[in-house]
Amino acid sequence: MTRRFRGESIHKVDGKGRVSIPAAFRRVLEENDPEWTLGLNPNLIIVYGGTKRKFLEGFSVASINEVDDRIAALPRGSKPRRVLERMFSGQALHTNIDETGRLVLPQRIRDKVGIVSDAIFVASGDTFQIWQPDVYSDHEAEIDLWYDDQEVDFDPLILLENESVE
Amino acid sequence: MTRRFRGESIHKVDGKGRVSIPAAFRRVLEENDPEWTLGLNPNLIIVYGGTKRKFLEGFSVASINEVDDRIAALPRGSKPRRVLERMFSGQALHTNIDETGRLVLPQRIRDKVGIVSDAIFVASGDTFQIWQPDVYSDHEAEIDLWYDDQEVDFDPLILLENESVE
DNA sequence: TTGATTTCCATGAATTCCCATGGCATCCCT
DNA sequence: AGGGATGCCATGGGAATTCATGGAAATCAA
Repeated sequence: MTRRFRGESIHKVDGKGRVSIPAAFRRVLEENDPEWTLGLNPNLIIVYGGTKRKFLEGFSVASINEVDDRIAALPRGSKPRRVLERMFSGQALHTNIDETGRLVLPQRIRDKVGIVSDAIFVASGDTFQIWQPDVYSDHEAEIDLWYDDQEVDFDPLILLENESVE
Repeated sequence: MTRRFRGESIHKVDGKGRVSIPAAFRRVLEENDPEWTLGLNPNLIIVYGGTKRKFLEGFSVASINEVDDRIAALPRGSKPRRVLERMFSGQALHTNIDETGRLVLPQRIRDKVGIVSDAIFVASGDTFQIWQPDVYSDHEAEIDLWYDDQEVDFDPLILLENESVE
């Protein structure tokens, strides 16, 4: 995996569902699309499934391939495999960035996560999330609350120490 | 691996059995039909066998070739081979998309899976399924139920972490 | 002939393409 | 340091296409 997404920013969503993708994210999508060459527009996959998820998840081609391969390795017909297949095949959209660096989010998908006129893009490793700003704030507040429960000098990196955190 | 099917959508089925194939699926079928060139209509194979299967399975030419090859590799006359040959040779329909992007599902096949006036197309890796909407909902209800048992911020990808989940 | 299957138009809605503008940040020249 | 000139970025608007569907005419098949 080459570069990862970093940062967060808000963008306008117009009536047709068009949104600019943060320029920095575009560079990552380009680098991770095997078919991309200068002048072309990179592909990306938007996963919108999960009844409880209130955000969309954006994958580069390389990232989604990795996920697909791992799903394919699960036993056919098993529950995990079915859950994942539905999520990453059925409830996903293969699309691409247009000339002006925008992505089009179909009405149905915007409705799913409540996006109307703005959307916030948040980096998350080799994936990024797209939220309706208010919903994201609420979500962040929850995380802050959790932080409040920690010691004053709590170092988040400690979470890397034991692999299985709850 | 070329491109996979992604997404799901509902389409009308008229009295003659005509249904539009999701535009995105058409692109994949075109790419995976070795005989296809711009201006032509891609071929596809509809597998309708399996008494218990409540859906039709659509294959691109490339995908069905791969299945055929694997079946051909099985010992002649063996049970698995006979079963598979029946399913993928006998109970399959080789057809193609028409000018307007539609596919015709013969009456007999529609009856088999209960399709009347609508059909939902669901991507599933390098194959896609066609269901009668209600039947599909029922089938999916099981997954949704399972979802309800998970944490609010449950990330399905965690299913890939430990290979043996039940 | 008669019902079924293909072809061939028709059309409104949705989606994509193309062009345009203002705002910044950067580079360069003097 | 000042002042463009340049170029990418974020957004808008409208034209041009593509989609999804319906219905009629033309072919078939038995």
